Amino acid sequence: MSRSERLLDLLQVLRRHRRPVSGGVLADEIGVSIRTLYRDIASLQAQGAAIEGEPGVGYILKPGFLLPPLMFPPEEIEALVLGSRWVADRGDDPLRDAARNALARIAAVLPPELRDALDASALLVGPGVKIPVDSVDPALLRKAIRTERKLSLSYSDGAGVASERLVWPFALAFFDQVRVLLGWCELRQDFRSFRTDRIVHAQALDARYPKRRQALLKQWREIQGIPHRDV
Amino acid sequence: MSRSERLLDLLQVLRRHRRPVSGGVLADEIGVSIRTLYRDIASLQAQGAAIEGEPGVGYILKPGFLLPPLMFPPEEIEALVLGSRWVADRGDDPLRDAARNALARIAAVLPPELRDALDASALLVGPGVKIPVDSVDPALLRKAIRTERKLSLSYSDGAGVASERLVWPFALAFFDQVRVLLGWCELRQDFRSFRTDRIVHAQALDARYPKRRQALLKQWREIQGIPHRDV
DNA sequence: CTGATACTGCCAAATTCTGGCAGTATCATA
DNA sequence: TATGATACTGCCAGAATTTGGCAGTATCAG
Repeated sequence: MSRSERLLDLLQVLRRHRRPVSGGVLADEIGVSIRTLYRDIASLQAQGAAIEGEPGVGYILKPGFLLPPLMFPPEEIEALVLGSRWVADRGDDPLRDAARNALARIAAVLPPELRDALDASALLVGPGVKIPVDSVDPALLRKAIRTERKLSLSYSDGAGVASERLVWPFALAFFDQVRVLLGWCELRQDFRSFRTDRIVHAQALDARYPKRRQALLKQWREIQGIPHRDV
Repeated sequence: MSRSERLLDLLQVLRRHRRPVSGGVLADEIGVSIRTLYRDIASLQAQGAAIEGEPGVGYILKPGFLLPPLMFPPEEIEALVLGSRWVADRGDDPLRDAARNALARIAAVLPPELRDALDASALLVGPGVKIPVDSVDPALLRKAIRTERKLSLSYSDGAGVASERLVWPFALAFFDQVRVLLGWCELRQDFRSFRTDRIVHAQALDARYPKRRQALLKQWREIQGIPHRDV
């Protein structure tokens, strides 16, 4: 790969990592020695890229670099369409619409041949197993998460025991067969997960919960031993 | 001026000119010989730039090379992130990278508060069942589909019976547990599906197959009784 | 203090780049 | 249909750049 291609590549790699990355990692990713990587970073900076390097930390690309990203390569279009198809197939109605609308927005800015690639994308999603219909509106759950509002839940656990709880919802996890709401349970004073098909009733309260959902998610991940990923 | 800087320059010069410019003029503007200019144009094209050159006319940069700013409602951001996370979790390495890169590109042209929404998206994808590792490179299959090239397959069916076939691949379907290549089988003169984990070996031929993959997919759908959907 | 990391200068080998030339292909137009 | 303008390609040899390794310094977090 020529140097000029590599520089654009490097920019894209930097865009992908939202947190600082060490030079060694970057060098590995683009297949070049650390010495050359330093030179490449310097080149990009000389051309105006807002790349910040801190000793002991790594590099991070600050937004607002003069050159917007290049257009999507066909594989990326395929990946976007495949993901949206999965959402459209497995998600509830509002989510399905959101996926379709998002694709339409992207299509609107694509040059014609890429728009064709989007329409003609050949990666299909097979139908999943029938997911039990939730009695609760999933959009309500998502909104509560997004706005960091407390939820009042009527929940029926695996053994059929009903309970009423106040939870701080911070994430919704999609599995092949079930969906699980993750939250901090005021009753138990601990993290709890709730299968959405076992939620009998949910009501979003006006009261916000006192922590950031990002912080809750991070803490939950640490307890579960799940490392952070950028995507 | 180094070559890599020059290429970005050339891009700007092309963006400035709204009407076709001859190679000679471009070469003058960036201070390089005509021979080198041709090479530079070729480099940019190789990196995806939509530069059109017509003999007797000149070069013109078609719109759609760079990604313009984008806006999405929060639910659509969530849908895109969720879909990309699914692809990143269930796809092979190149597909995973493509999904991440696509999101990174989108993030780069989002206004800051939406970029935060993207990072903070609370819809997670639970890990899927372990998919058997394919002995064939999935990227090769996708490329054959994209370029409508014939594939030479060594396939071992459910009963363990091996066969060699020439197929016209037109789609790749993702199920929860398996992936299936859809194609027209020259041997059987009929549509056939091939589980990717049973493909022993695949080789993409130079020969294109004589139909459009869109048409094959449509025909296949009709036979299967699957209605067409936009996403 | 220590470890991790950013960064610089130097050098010789490897690689790429460059301009020029000769030739072909294609388009617009006279 | 003939002509001029232009896009493109292959080849070549000299020029220029790039590369990786090494040695060394600086800075930051814990």
